[in-house]
Amino acid sequence: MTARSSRRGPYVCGIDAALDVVSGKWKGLILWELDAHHVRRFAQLRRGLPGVSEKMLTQHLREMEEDGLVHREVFAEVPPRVEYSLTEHGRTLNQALGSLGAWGIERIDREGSEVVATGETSHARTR
Amino acid sequence: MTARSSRRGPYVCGIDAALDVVSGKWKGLILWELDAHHVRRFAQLRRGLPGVSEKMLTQHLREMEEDGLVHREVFAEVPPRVEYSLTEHGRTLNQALGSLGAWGIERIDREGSEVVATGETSHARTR
DNA sequence: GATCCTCCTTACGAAAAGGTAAGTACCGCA
DNA sequence: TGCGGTACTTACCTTTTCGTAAGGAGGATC
Repeated sequence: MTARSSRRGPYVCGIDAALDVVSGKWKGLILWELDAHHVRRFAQLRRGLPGVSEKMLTQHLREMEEDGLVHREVFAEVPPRVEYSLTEHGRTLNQALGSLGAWGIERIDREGSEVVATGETSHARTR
Repeated sequence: MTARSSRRGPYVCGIDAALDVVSGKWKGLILWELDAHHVRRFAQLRRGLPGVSEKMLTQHLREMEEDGLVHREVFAEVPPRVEYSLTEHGRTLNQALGSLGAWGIERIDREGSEVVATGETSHARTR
């Protein structure tokens, strides 16, 4: 049983509610990866998020599933196979994050912050 | 000297960079308040964010000033007067948060989460 | 002379978030 | 027989964030 106590509080406005769902060290990236690849398995996501631990990845995925952002499909095979993809809400959230991402890129350019290379995730940055 | 150690890390993408700047319990609301009122004094902001402590408010305001989102103007008077407003970057960030806010409102409607009444902040929710 | 007002700062502690490492269960491969 | 690959879970610890309470400077008010 993961914590999950303080979230879903009464929200003051929509931004509050949206930030609640995407705040978490890797959630933005998970959204990004799933949007880019449509369907990903656990180990693929893991490789796409350099530095994430298995614990954090499962924890975030579970929370995002609870929040109705990702769809989790388990195949009863051996070895086990689990596929993750975005739900409709996840996709619309990603669209809503589009302009925010553009702002962030401007911010990075503005102050010359480095961007870490991710190896696999070297696809188009603008969207 | 506040902590401020882990932020501004190398970012993986724009969303990462933008979320870094708005994550914090009250930052979204501060942006909202300053956008709605243009100029606010410390105590006014405090009243507009029910439940915030003075410590958190100053801490967040300082971080947002460092991040170039808010402008802080001190008037050499007694009793002291300090006015906060959004910078150009703060305003564009707020615009970028617009679609995210709309998504959040849909989410609130979808699952019937309550919205806490703020008293003063009862102006138009759509923008 | 005590208290209120402003906008903070500091110290302390609790809670939440995140990291590390190990264990689980089943199978294929060598 | 032992190792690797799948997708996790669990326990434990550190780091970060947030909350509470107190103090402070300097003038105005009672």
